[in-house]
Amino acid sequence: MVTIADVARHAGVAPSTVSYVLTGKRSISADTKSRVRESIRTLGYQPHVTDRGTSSSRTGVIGLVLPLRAGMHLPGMMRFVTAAVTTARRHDMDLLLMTADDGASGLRRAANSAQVDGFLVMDVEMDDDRVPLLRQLSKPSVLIGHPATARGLTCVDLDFEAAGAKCVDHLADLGHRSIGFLGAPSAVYRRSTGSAHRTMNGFSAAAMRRGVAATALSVEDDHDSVLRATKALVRAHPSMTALVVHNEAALGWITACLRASGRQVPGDVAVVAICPDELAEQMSPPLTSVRLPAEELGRHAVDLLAAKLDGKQPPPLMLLPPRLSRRASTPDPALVHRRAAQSG
Amino acid sequence: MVTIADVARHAGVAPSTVSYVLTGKRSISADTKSRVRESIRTLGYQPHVTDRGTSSSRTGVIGLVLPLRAGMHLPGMMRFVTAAVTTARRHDMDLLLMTADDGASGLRRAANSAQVDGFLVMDVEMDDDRVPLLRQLSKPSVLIGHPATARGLTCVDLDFEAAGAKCVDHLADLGHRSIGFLGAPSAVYRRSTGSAHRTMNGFSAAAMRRGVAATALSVEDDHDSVLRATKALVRAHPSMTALVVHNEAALGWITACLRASGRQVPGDVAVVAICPDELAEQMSPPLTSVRLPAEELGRHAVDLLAAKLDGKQPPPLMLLPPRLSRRASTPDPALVHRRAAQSG
DNA sequence: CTGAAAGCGCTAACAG
DNA sequence: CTGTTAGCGCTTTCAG
Repeated sequence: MVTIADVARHAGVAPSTVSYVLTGKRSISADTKSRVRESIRTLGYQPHVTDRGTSSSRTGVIGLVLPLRAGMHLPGMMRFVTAAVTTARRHDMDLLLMTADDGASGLRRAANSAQVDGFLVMDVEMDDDRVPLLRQLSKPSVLIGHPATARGLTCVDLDFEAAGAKCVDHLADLGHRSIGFLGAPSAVYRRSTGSAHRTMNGFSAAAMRRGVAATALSVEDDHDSVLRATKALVRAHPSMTALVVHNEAALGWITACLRASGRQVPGDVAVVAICPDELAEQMSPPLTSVRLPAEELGRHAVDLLAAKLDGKQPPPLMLLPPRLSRRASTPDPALVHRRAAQSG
Repeated sequence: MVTIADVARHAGVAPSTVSYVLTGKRSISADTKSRVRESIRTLGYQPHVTDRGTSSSRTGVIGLVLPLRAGMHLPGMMRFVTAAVTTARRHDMDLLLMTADDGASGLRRAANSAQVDGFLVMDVEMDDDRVPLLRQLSKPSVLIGHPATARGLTCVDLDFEAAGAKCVDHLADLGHRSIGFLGAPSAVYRRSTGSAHRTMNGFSAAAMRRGVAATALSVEDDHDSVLRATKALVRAHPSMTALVVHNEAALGWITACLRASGRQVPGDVAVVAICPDELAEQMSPPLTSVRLPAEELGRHAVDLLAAKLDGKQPPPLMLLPPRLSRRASTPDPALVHRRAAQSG
């Protein structure tokens, strides 16, 4: 193993000089600098990152705290992760995986053991028990998702309120006057999951603003519940012509269940989903959707953390604007009328 | 920050003693041991992992080299990754992510910088250019997938030959005498991807052994190619009653394309896929499949690496036996005949 | 602008 | 069984 001392000897300078060339923490004459660089190259020196004089200095490693709960959207997570590693490498950093079920103790372990310079915490909820700890920790962190109060933290998230609103606006623009909302299982709302609550709030507020009738229902993750929910919705609101779905499990069944309730998609009922793009594309008919921007979140999260590590103070909350991709499930009104005329 | 020296002082022993209590590398009297433990607890000591006396000693970190190529099966990778982190934690280790596009240089960087104790290398191919490097590296590694020659390495992989054979056996047992095989795009075979070649070899050998007619075709990743392939297959082998598909992209289209070629699934043609379970379940009809065991691979890979780090010498190649899950696409012959009779 | 030297927290001989 | 001591590779004072 070639050490900094070997380089120093080879270049005819002191070890500390080599160190300074590496870190750039003090000015070195162009001459010595190039001589040292040369020696580094010819000897094939690689800094022994693990041991940087211990006390000060960074490790170049970011802890990525993954949620391992069941029912996570695996492809979405993987997208986030790969975007995060790629971005981290651009900042000359690496990612250390940590499971969320290590929970608070795992965070503390990693923080104190000086393994990492900071944390990326995925899937943060409204009143996440890791949040108080993160505030105390001396290491900076960036949360994906945001708790009830983001004070003193840095968070990135999709703007779920705007997402809910965007769905309504899209549908209202198409002329729909009565819109339903199928949300997550009630347990998710009880857990006070940020994305679920915020989306529904955004949906309701936008419905008020646009003066359209709105009915929201929480729905469980099984086929029967979805069927019951759609039937109830159709019975209670016969005039309902559009549905916003924020429940990935329900997506696969929704078209069939609506049909079983006497409604065709998109002929009788237009559907907008809030879900990963690929999921929306797989449905038949493909669903208009507001996408969950995994890659952007990963990129921004790492960039924000890197900024913090450089002593900058990014804003506490970065909300990504929702983007809606229009697909077959929300056709133009003219088209719908023609179809309706054809079929009835 | 509370150091080992603080603990030593508090417990009235030498720093080294504390160190030995921690590592268990020499026997300590029960008395001192408990006294030290007590001090550790009350002072809230956490080992400063980053700096373990530099020279010897492990970092407790495993490098996980991910392939970031397009077209990877994201949910499967995520399954592998989560199984790997979980298992790693059981060995008191963490996982450091590395992208494969860092390639050989990335491996070298991580190895020399002493960031990691060893590597997990995903998605290894027959003649992978990282393999020679891995042999040279002083750090141990475990490969997922296996190169042409596994000498001097440790590999875990699904036994793809057995998988191909298992498909044939299942179909032959059901009475099928003429079986087709739809493989990966030809580019994949040219790249000499292990799983593709081995599966096909297993398929062909088993077909010989069972005395059934077999025809294999490579097929590109688009709808048109799949359609052309099925049509060609049906025309050339009108008596073909079963199909093995080892191509994830093709799966979604296969049923429709067979129908377009005048064959119903499973009435006229039974189908077995080699793919992640969840994919097979999503198809309609759900496909009988040999699963890609992401979790098992993750678990075994980490266990093997941990064993190597403990100085053990695991066998160079661990092949997981294929498991076939039967679904609607390979019904009993009796049922098929009844259906065939019904429909024509 | 550069060198010498003193640690950093921990481990591993070396001595009892 | 335990304490003393000498490093590990690198950073960072402190002196030029």
